[in-house]
Amino acid sequence: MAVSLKSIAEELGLSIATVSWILSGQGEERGFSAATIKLVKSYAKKVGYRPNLLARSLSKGHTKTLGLIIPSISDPFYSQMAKGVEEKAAESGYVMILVSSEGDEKKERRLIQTLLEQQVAGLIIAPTNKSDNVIRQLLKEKYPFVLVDRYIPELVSNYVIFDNEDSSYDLVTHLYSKGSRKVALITTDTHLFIMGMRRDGYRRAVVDSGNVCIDDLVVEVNRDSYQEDIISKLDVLFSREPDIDGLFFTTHYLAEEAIRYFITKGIDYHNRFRMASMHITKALEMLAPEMSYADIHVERIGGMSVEILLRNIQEKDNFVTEGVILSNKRVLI
Amino acid sequence: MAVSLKSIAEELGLSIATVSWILSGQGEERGFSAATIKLVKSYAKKVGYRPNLLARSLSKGHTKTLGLIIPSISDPFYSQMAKGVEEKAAESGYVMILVSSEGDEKKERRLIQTLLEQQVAGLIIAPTNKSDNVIRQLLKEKYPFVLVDRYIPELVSNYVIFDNEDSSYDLVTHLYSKGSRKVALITTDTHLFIMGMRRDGYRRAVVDSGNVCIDDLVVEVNRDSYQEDIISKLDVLFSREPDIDGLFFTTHYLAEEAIRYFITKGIDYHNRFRMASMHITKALEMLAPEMSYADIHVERIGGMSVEILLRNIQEKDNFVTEGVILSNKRVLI
DNA sequence: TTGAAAGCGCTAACAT
DNA sequence: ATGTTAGCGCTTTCAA
Repeated sequence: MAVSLKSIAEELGLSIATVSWILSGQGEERGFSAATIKLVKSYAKKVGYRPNLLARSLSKGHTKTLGLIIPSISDPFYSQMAKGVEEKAAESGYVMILVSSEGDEKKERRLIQTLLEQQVAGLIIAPTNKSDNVIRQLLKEKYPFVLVDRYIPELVSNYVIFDNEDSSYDLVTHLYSKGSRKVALITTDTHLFIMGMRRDGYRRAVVDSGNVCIDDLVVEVNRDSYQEDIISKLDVLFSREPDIDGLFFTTHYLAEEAIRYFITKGIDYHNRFRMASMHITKALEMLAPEMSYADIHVERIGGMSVEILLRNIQEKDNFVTEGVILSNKRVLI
Repeated sequence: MAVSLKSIAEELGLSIATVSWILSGQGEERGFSAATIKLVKSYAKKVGYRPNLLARSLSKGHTKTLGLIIPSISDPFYSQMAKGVEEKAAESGYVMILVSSEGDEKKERRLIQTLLEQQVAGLIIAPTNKSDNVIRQLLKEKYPFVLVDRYIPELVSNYVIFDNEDSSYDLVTHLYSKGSRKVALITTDTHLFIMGMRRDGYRRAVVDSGNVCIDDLVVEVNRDSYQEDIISKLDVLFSREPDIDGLFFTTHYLAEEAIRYFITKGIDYHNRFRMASMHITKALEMLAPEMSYADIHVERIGGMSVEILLRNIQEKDNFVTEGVILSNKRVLI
């Protein structure tokens, strides 16, 4: 059997309680003799005592673990977020359990269940489009959690999102101010909520720049087959509106595929368009250094959500629900 | 108070044991009446019973959690690995605790400690260059773990790595067979073990192709400042050996930076060199479709390590130590 | 300055 | 067909 408080106590002829107190740093506080403290501590070290956190948590009624649920672990966006969470959690001695929902509502539901069974102290969730019911449930149980990258308008819960609408507005406005007259929007049908905000920003910018919104200038690419779909969609777009001189991509992979399209078709995109994108990648930096973008600092969103969550956990019952909107850095070129 | 076996037992006027057995699916097996089983199950469902895994684990003496230690969560290489681990773990009802060592030996040591305190059933470690002692310790304690992407020659432990040497050999051989006469090696100083294997593959290929290895053809870029360092190093390389007609990059980001260099300097790399790289990225695919590469399927390494680990955990004491070398797909263009 | 003992929620050997 | 009970390793109240 491994070394435990009990085994140490027996060896040393002390009580378990004594050993427990001393090893959890309450030695002096409780007035144990310097000798005993020394003895216990050094013995524990010698035999390599390692507290059993399961037992501690069971006894104390709470763990030092956080659950993070994201749609996909390998997606750079979410893995950066996970990094932010892990780092901030570690700072406070928490450990992160990471699970992937694959954007599947059923799976998400099961995962939340599992994490609750694991007795995580709180949950951070990057929700799918259909998470509302699970969230409602959590809220009803008063379980501490925070939503990231999305919130649910009808529900009062913690959330951290980016200023999608404003970022988009600024980027598109920038394209017009640099001389563009006809800016198209290339977006996609997933992550409806976020994409909706970005589209709103685009629309507002178009109008504020003295133009009218034309449906023909909006391309909605099907996410599941975006690599093929974007090709036909762009074909249609450019044949219908050949004088487009500006492009706004609501997300990085659309911009990448568009560039791939231009290269394939031999289109001189550097000179034909002014372009802007939410989020940037290495590929884009190299292929289109003239592209303006919003620099989404994904790690921050993770760190911030941990801060809020831990605050909630601390406050226990009477916590304040927080909603924060993180501002992206604009890189206007 | 939350609903527990006890609260259910009291409500139903049964014993805790009865409820425990039935809810853990041993109802019929132990011969409880269909009526009681029905009763307990439906009542548990109604009140939303959720087993406390802490208590279960404490009682059973083992958890259903795995610990994964990687140098960096946001690095696509490791996040893909994490994905492989999480998926495979989930299949067996395990949950993954993910921590980041930042390539820091001290931190790695602390993290392992923490994970052991959390009573993880086993550990998967992507080691830093100086992890040997910690590993030795684990081995001595007979704690189940597997090393990924690296192994320690003197130690008998589980590990999963790629066929770095062979992949490199094939890639470089391919460059020669397509007509290159002078192939340079662009590598870096981190991850010494892996990079060493890749370099060995390069050397063997050079020799087997009837050439001699020249030190001047080997560029070692400093990892911490690789974006700047590679520039001066390449300057030197090309001024000293202007007739280089082949390039082998031991990792993707070096290839990317080299391309950036070529673009900046206006060098027509498409026609001047034959190139090959271990690992590919979207940026490379688009910027240099003519590049040959080894398609490192990182997820597999994660999944495989979980399989081995779970086997070890099952076998308890008399497990077999496994070392597996995963073969990369070569894409020779 | 130290110890005894109850309890956290669950499992499982041993009854009946 | 169901119950009793000890125990997992720790915390913490109450005593001494």
